[in-house]
Amino acid sequence: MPKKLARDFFLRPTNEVAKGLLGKTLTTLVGGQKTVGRIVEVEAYLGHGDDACHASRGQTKRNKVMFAEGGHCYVYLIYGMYYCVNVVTEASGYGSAVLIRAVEPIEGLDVMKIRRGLPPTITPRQSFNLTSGPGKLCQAFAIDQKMSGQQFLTSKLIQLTEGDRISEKDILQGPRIGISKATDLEWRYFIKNNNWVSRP
DNA sequence: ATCAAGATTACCT
DNA sequence: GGTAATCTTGATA
Repeated sequence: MPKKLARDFFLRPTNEVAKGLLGKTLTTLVGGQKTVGRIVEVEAYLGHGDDACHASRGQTKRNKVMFAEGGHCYVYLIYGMYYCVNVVTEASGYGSAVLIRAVEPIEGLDVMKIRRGLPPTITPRQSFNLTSGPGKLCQAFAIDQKMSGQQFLTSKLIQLTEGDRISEKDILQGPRIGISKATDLEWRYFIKNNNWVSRP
């Protein structure tokens, strides 16, 4: 059994947690179906001094969970149709989190295909399309609002466990995707040459 | 009460 | 490369 990430892992500077999450294992258990993946792309969002962060202009009903202690799960709906999943970081009150942008599917690919509306016949190469984006992976892993506010340390539905050690030289960095503010900050981290990264 | 924007994706040319 | 789909949220009146 893989070991769960400890509380202290999350109570660190957000960019450190973001890099640290690369290679770690994400698991969901929904409707008796288990899905497992390896995190290959993330973005850091800071509660202060980061205009692209949901929490940068203070606490609201939506972003409330971002102000909880590190280790909580923050899920929100974007464009009225896709969910995005975040890992809250640092001590209570920071309003910071890491967006999980892509994972490499490990277990439960048949369920993922059904949830994503892809035929069971797709090649391993085409399985790129299962989880290569924040909205896609939430669909494949059945992540939605019911998981928002849960703690990764205690949740039955969604868990973060140890995974592969990623060497510093295999981590690339660049500007975050899909935002219009604070585009100069290079807080997107991803694993070099990985097929499931949403964009190179 | 109204309104514009949004941490996206799929499908079109 | 462009754009429609789809709806909640947060800001403004």
